[in-house]
Amino acid sequence: MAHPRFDGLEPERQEQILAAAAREFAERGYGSASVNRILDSAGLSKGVLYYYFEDKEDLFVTVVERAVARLLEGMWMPGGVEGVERYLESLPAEGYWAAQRAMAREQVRVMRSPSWYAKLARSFPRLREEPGARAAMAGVVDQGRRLVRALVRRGRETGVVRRDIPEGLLVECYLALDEAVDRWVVERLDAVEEGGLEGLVDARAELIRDLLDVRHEGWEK
Amino acid sequence: MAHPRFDGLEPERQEQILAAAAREFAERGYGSASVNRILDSAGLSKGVLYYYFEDKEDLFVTVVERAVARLLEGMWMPGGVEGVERYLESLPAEGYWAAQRAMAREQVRVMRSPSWYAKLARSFPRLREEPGARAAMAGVVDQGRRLVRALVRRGRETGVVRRDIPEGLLVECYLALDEAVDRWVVERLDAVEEGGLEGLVDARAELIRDLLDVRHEGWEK
Amino acid sequence: MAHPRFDGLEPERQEQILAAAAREFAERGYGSASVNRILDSAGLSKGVLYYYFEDKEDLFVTVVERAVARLLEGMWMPGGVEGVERYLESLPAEGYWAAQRAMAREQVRVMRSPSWYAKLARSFPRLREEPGARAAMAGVVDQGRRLVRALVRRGRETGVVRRDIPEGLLVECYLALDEAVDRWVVERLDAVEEGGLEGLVDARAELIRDLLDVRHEGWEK
Amino acid sequence: MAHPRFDGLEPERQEQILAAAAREFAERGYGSASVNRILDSAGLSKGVLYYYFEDKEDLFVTVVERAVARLLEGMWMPGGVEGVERYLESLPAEGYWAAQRAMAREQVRVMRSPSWYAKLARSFPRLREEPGARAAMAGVVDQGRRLVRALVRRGRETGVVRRDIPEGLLVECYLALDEAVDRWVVERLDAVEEGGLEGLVDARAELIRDLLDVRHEGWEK
DNA sequence: AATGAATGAGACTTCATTCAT
DNA sequence: AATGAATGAAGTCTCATTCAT
Repeated sequence: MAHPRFDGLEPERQEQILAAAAREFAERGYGSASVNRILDSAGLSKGVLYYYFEDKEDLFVTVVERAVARLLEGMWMPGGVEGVERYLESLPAEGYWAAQRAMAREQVRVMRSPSWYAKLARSFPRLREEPGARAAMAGVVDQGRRLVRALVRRGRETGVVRRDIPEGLLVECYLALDEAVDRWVVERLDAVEEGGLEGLVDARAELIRDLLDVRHEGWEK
Repeated sequence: MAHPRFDGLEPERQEQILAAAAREFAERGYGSASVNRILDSAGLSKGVLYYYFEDKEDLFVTVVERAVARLLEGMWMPGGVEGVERYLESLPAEGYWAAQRAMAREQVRVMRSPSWYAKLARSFPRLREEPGARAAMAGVVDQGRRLVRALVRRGRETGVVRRDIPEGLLVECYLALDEAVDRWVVERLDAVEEGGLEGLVDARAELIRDLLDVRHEGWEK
Repeated sequence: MAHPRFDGLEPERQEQILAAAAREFAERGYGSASVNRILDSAGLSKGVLYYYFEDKEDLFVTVVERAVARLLEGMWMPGGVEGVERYLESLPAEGYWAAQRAMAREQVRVMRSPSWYAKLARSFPRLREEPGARAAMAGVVDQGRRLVRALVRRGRETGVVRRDIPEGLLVECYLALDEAVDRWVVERLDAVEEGGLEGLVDARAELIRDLLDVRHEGWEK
Repeated sequence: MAHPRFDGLEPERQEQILAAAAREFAERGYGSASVNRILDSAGLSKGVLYYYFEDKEDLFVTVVERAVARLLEGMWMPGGVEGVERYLESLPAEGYWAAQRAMAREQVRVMRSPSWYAKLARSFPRLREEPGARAAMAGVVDQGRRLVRALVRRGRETGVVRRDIPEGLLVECYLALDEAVDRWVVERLDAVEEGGLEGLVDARAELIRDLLDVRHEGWEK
């Protein structure tokens, strides 16, 4: 949302504000984040924020939106969500799981960065549930969900993904698993020897495949 | 924690306080919850709360602990976490997946209730991540983790659970999947026709099985 | 003041209350002392205090009065202030300074004790200045002042104390010096080797003598 | 300490705040002083104070520091404590007692003023003993002590001050006597006829001399 | 265009005291 | 005779936001 003025600001200044806000929101969540602390830590004057943003929520929305944009750029998906969606919709069966593995690697690579947007993104799951921030997060969450839904749908079209579970549920499970492995990996980033990381990342892709694979339908329960 | 006095209170009064606090914490999280609002909505005077509890955190810890206890009681597991753990450790191979299905049904049945503790429990995932509440939630989270770990370990001992993924990671995936399906189910509780719920619940048990099953090891990737 | 009931209480119980109150008042002063903390630390119920005392101030007055009584008893002056006053009024010239030295020793001996009343007494100078406690302390302060005034007056009658300074001022100086040396001595109590203490105590008597002595009148300024 | 912003404030506003705070602290001590009351009596809004000061203690420290500075300025000692100290260290023997008398006059003259800082200064002895304020007062108390120590030491170097009493003890006695006479004088300020005051002030200098004078060493005890 | 002083509601917590039992 | 649950005013401090400059 952010007042148009904000884009006219010097890029460094913008970055300063976005980074300070992202750090605070990531650490404390939306409700407990303090506008004052953001301003202090960014060395900004009290009024500047309300000159560029409507209010606390507007600042939050802006920071989240820009974080998402940065993440997609970082993953070489400058076409935005729409571009990625189009790509997914034409994924062939034979490359399906390999493509997923590649995407997982990209995602982990970007999320590992010490940038403010990666840090904020790691807090998305928490922020998504916060009352004051839910409205603001809805858009972001839906974007992610849309991508995964496209992925699952395409997998079913090409016959590599199971059909015995409702699509919506499969999507949620995908997201949950994604996030759980992510967190597990992130917590072990430092303890992992060089090269070991790739193994972990692939484990994630495998687990998701093990959940989605059509072959489950042949299992007797 | 809670001052012993609190237990001497009339049960209705206790319930009143716990329910009011649980509602506030569930809706706003820990940091943004207002002690004043809890007081108001429970019809209490400004000071009493501090007569029964050390401070806001103590109230929070108490509410969470009691919620967990109620949930276990509701699932006919009055032996507490230890009792459940012992039960899991002697689960035979042939009944393994059936037992899981039974437990999943119990869990969903309890979580569906409109009680304050069910409502609070549905917020556990969010609360677990909040800075101010993390310490207080650690115990609860660990309890859940311990149970799942026991379950996974027993499955491996009896040869029904895969060994190609680290135990810890498998545990986290279990918890994540559990929660995701839970949320999905809860959001559709009202829209589901009589009897359809059981199908959903079983879907959850199946998904978890589809993640853990040892047969994955035979799959070529 | 204290309600008559208080004296009917078991001595141990009385002591418990007095000691707890004295400790709190000594440490925090009157205004910042907390009735709640006193009750907690004495393990007493909330109501008991207001059953035996009118209010916080009444408790304070009582504790102070009893402390003074204990101190005088401790100095073998069971006749109370009146007894001591009578003794002072008949002090002969030749024994005047020796008597002072003896009294100083007594005083330090008693003030050194770890009892609640000694500890409280060491806080008298501070308490005396506190707005809320001033009225309550007036009596105590006046008692001390009366004794010193009697001492100074007797010294003048017998010709051993200077007359070039107003009596009132001399009394205040006496009290101030007394207290200063006391404090200085108390702070060094632990660091002083066995026997060294007496030297310090005598220094006090000497300093006071050096202030009061009539021989100053012969000094050219 | 005080936030730099405070110094940018209009002098009248600064004065208003300092005076209101000083009055409250002087009357009630540190612990019992109410920030709200200060705010009210200075006509300030609830939040401003925390815009200029870190917290209650910071306000207290600031008020005390500024009071000391004003006092020294009032005594024509704009060089601060260091300036005075240097002056004392070179005091010649023949002018020693006369200098003391002059200083005593200055001090009484300043302390008599109805200004907020004089009023606060008269409460220093009490504030110094208060638990919550002790840390904040330490600096001030030490400044005074340093000056007196320099004075005593110089007196000994030049042979006009007694050596039979430990320096530290002599310093404490000096301070105590100083304060006692001060208080005595202040209480009689109104009752004293024009011109009589000087006599009292000189009495103070004399008493201190009578305590410190080297001639005591010749007295038989 | 941009500041930063100022606001006042509301945060958590402690207080001395009362009163039904 | 004695309790301890309950009160509500007041404590210090932080909040998001406004507005004159």
